[in-house]
Amino acid sequence: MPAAARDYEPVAMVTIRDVAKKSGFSPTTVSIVLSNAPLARYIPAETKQRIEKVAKRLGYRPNSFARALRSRRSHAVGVMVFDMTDPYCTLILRGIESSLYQASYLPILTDVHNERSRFERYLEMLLDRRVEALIVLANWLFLDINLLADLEKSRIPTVMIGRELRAEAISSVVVDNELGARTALDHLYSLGHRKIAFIRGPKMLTDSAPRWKGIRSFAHSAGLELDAELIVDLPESPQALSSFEAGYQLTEELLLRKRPFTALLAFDDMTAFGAIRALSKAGIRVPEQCSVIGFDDVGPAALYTPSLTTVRQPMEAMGSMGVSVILDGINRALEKKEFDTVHHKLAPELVVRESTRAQQ
Amino acid sequence: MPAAARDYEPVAMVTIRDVAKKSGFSPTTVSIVLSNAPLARYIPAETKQRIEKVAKRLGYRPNSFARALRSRRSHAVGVMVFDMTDPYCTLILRGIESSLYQASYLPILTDVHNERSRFERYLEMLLDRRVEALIVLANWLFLDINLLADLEKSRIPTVMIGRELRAEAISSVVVDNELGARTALDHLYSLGHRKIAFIRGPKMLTDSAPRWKGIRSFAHSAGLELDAELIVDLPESPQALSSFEAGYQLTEELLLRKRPFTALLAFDDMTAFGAIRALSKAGIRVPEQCSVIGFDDVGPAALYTPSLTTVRQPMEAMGSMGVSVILDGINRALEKKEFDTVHHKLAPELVVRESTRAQQ
DNA sequence: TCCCGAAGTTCGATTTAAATG
DNA sequence: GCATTTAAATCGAACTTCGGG
Repeated sequence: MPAAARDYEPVAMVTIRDVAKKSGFSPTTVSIVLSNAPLARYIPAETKQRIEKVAKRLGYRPNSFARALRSRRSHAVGVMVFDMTDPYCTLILRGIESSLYQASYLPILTDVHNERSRFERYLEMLLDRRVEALIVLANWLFLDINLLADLEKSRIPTVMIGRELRAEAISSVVVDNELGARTALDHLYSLGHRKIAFIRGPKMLTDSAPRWKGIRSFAHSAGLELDAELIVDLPESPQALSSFEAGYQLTEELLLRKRPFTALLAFDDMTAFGAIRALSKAGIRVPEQCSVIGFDDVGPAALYTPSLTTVRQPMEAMGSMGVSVILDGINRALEKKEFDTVHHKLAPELVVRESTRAQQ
Repeated sequence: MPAAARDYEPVAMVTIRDVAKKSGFSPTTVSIVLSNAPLARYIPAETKQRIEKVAKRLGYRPNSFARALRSRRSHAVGVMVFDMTDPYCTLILRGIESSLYQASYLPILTDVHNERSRFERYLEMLLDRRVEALIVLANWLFLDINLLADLEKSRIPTVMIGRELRAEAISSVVVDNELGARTALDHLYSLGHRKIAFIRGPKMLTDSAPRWKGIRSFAHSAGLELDAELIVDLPESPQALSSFEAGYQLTEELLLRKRPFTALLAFDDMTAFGAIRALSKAGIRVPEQCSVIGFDDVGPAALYTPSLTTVRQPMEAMGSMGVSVILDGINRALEKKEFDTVHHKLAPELVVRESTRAQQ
């Protein structure tokens, strides 16, 4: 082989055999020591130290493929996001990442772009890589029964974050939507608002129903009347219109109805941003003339002018919770036990900022 | 249902040997056919078809570990982000993801949280996984010489996105900062603004100097005088203050100086958001009384009220370019050629929205 | 039976060298 | 020599089994 070609060959990888040779022990012993296998109990400290010293000196790094091939463990989990650009994802992703990091797992992140074909291809790629579990971060997507079936077929621990899923054989982590919506309305009500407009979520989103339920239950208990003229719905097809634009248009529509309102409760922060813009366009100042409250507490909410009062989803915690669910699943599976699906519902938190104010 | 059950008969993994047995050929032949190796030339179409049919029927999926172990290729690339929550990352990540997807590579995403220890640990983990290349997305971090040295030591194709890096032995993809800043000032100037305030970037960021250079060069060519009283700098330590908060405080400081200005050019969008809030607090309406322009065009810029005029970095394109750089590097390395470092500078684009307006 | 260490097999695919007609 | 196919070696670590003290 010519010298030039040989030159690139990066510092020939040092294997367990090299360590064995240099230390005078067999590959077996080296393996047992370095991977701290159960049998390592029997090996005297001096042997261990000698082997470890040699390993370090040679810069030995175990080959993860060989290890994975033999042990059937990848120490990787697949993370599927339906749309990276949705700010709803970022903090959840951070929560996932932090927890995986602590557990020494590596995330393989895939962005489905809301396309079925990508979903299928990525799922296949992830399973081919033998990810040990799947974390799916659903935000806007219309969750087709077929997608769920595909996920179930994977036969590995799977958790969905951000979408209620009681019935399915897949674990889930969601915020308590009903409580959150209740809290939001409670906030507006306590500030003295009585004429309140609502932008509801689309029916196809499983979050929509519980949020509306929370609103009705609070209204009922507080004796607040909900005016049908002040209630509008986000469109069913997320593709057609972002919730920002939809919020904008629906608010314009509300204004056209000439039914006065002093506060607006939006389905989520994006919708709220759209609403604020429409109000502002119409010369209505927020919060002086109209309070606006969102849901989620995405990153931009704090940066907005006025900063957005909203119901925070504990996104980092939801990400961490998702990880702990699949970690449990992995451990169960290792012990040959069935891993059963669990459903967690985390409490939201009201974040009062500048976009809401007392009604005189 | 019997039909459905047949769909995934494999509980035990089906290997190349199973396919060989069922098809009546040897594992060697099967491997050659299914991986479409050079030798496949000699294999008659009929044999190929038979093998492929059997493989499909059995649901054969090659074991990626075995393949990677033998071929020494992981088909994965490491992506390091210094702070996921920075909205600057999202679109770049999407660009990276899209391009990797097309090339059938999988990204392993790691979030360094601006911590050195995480950087080091993650770098080690990625190299242990034998990622074939590294894409580093630097945003705010103080790019220590040691980090760069660590990256160079990796000996695999590496590209840094978002940070100028001419001197180093690492490829880079950046926006043309000088041109961008020039364009921003040109915009304000064309609108009739003459008393313009500037919030500059910290010196430690390599972007700061070229941006300021662009501003000075435009000012010089247009005969615009820069008033030192209207120039402030973001703090050097990013940890202490987010650029949003810093933008807020620095704008308050500018206002205290009582030196009138009709426009403000912020170092980036986050700074601009902070500035708008400070102006708004002070009762100064944007853009009626003061125009504000940012830099980057992060996601929230379009959602803001008023929507933010800004200089867009072509972030998806930068991500894609980064991928194409490392893909080239990988191919060079496969051919045992040296891969040399390249430096790309992409053109920014002015995005005129509502936060700027002509000065009467 | 306990302790210490090693030989040999296995994981599943790729690849080299060689065997057929 | 040619087209076609394959046995056997290999990648690097982990595990099973075994032997001697």
